[in-house]
Amino acid sequence: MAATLHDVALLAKVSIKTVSNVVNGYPYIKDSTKTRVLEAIAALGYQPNLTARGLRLGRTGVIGLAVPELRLSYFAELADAVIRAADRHGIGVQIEQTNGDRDRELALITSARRQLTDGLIFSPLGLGNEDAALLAVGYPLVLLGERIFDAPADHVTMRNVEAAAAATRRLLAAGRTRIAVIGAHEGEVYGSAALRIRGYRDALQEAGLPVDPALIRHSDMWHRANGATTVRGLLETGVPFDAVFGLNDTLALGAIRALQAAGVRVPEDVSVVGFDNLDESEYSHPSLSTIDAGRDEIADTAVRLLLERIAETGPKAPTRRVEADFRLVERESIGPDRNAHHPHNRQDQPA
Amino acid sequence: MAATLHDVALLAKVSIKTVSNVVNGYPYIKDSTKTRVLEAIAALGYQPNLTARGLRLGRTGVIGLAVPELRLSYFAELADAVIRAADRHGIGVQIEQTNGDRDRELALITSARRQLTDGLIFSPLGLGNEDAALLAVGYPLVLLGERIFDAPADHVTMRNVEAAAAATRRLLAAGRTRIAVIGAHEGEVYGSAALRIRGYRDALQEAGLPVDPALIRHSDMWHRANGATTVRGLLETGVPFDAVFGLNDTLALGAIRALQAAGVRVPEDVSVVGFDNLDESEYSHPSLSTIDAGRDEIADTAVRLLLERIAETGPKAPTRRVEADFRLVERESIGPDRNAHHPHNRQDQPA
DNA sequence: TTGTAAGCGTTATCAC
DNA sequence: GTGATAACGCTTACAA
Repeated sequence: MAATLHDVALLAKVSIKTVSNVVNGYPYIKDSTKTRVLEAIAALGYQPNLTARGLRLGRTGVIGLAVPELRLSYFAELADAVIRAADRHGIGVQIEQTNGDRDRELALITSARRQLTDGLIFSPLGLGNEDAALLAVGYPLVLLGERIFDAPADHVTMRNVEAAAAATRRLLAAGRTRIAVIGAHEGEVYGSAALRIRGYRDALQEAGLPVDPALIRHSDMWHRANGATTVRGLLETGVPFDAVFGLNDTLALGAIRALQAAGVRVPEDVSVVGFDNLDESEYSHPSLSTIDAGRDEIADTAVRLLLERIAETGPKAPTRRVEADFRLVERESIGPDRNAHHPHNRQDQPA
Repeated sequence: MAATLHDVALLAKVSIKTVSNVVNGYPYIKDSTKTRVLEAIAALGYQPNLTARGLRLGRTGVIGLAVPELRLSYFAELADAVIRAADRHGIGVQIEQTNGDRDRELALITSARRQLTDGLIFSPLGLGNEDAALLAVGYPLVLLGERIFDAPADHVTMRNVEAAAAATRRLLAAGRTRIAVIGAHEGEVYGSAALRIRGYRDALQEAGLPVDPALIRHSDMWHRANGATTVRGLLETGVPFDAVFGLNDTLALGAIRALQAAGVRVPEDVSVVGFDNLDESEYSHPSLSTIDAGRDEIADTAVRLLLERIAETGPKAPTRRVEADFRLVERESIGPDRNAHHPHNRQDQPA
């Protein structure tokens, strides 16, 4: 059906090699033949068969991206950024969803489908640091997130501890001292939850404030419903609090919802801050203060590192680790900064 | 590096064909040879090279999905559902983002990257019905959405008119008579916006109410910010209204935000209803009433139709058109149904 | 029941 | 500058 190099060669009355040379921009071709070939290509609507090229070259021009699930806004926005970055390099992206399930994650990294991609950007959720050795796979791999540190793979991560400390410090600057955290993961040492809580503790200690375990609320899932439920639970305990730090925006948005439903005003009674800077956080009511942990930079970097690995021919460079920059995005939900001498400097004030 | 059929054959002391037979489950193989081959496969960690298989078979086991952008929640949730559906068939999904740009959409359908996929599920936004002929592509194609009707391709769509009429009728049942619509597209005849507005008009006429053009507000983009801006514009005109029908949930959520910021109570002063039933709509404040237009069913059906086309060998079946079912999801933002005799029948009441 | 060999559409090595 | 021709790893007639 589709025209092949062979068909073009026949029509242009040259060899198949010459057509290939033209297609691949080989410089030493007589202008007249080149023109003839180009005409034949146009006439037949020839397009190179990428599968055949992939077989020959050992590269397909497609990378894989494995995330827990796209319905989680963070991963949708991450995938969006990865696809854009890859597209700038002329590379396609095949997406896998793991549901954060360890078995699925394990199956995925050795799946035959990996053969159709030149490398994988992988954001694990079920695997942990103890699984690091399993990630010594035979193809280029870039890890995202905080679940695994010691793997023999490049790693792009965010400054969880520092960013969480910055968020907490800003709550303290708003005059809050009883800051609840929602979304903690029981017994976790690494992982986003644990690291962000470490930053929270750091900031409290730095301010000479105690860390009240009653204010650290668990929630395995980080969906909106969990944020709401967790805050309702907190309200029921009667433990006083004047701020909520949602370990991600989705939790924080759920928290705002539950607070308002309970007649608690945000930020007058309780300040709220999240983490991730989702698109929608700018449009919640009140708009959500949050940490922009560098999602787009992470996507760009992950794609760049992966493509570098794929292009690598000789000895492998040592594995690299990159931390993206973060910034605090101040919006309505946090309340004024009492230490601020220049309130007009505040960012991201919605109209 | 990776083991091939050849390596396995060597180790098992059989021909390459026999190994292939084992791998593909060919039944007539002596048990002893089969065991030997299986052992060799395990010993070498052999995995079939899917690129080579794809070249030989003309099928890659991957389908493409082209959507405007994943950061739009609707498309993230759609992509999630498509990936799940494809995965149930052992098929991978490569995602392309068009940004709703006509040129990108055009480039995409003829891109060489199509060669790497067995077919495409395409949700156009820039192309219109006048481009239908361009969709006579040489590979299996399933269209989504309302932009193109006359294309020579299978088509999975939602019942926009009927669903929008149902939403409008429910607003009327809440005692609303001045129902604003936000998200209209100037001059559009087909397309989701036009169809949903047609449903809106139908319901009003059915109720003997006039259609006030001043209540139909345009917004090309359907982001949250547009919903907010459009409602602010409406408030500024001073035109009275007691309900807002957002042509999608994102617009409706932005609208709620703008109404609240202006001191308008939802649903006491103004009822709001959206369209799409995003995950997050259940957790807004107030929770958003909306239309579930059958997103998951659409994904499942699209994948099924596409795989049927891919499997097609002989003459092509005529193009098919499928409309997914819809349902009205009643939540807080709409206010009570004055006609309802059985209020306890209302669905989806959040806790 | 198993083996041989052709060929899918490329790219790459060499001659010419 | 250009042309044969051999892989890449697989499936599949056709033989044996």
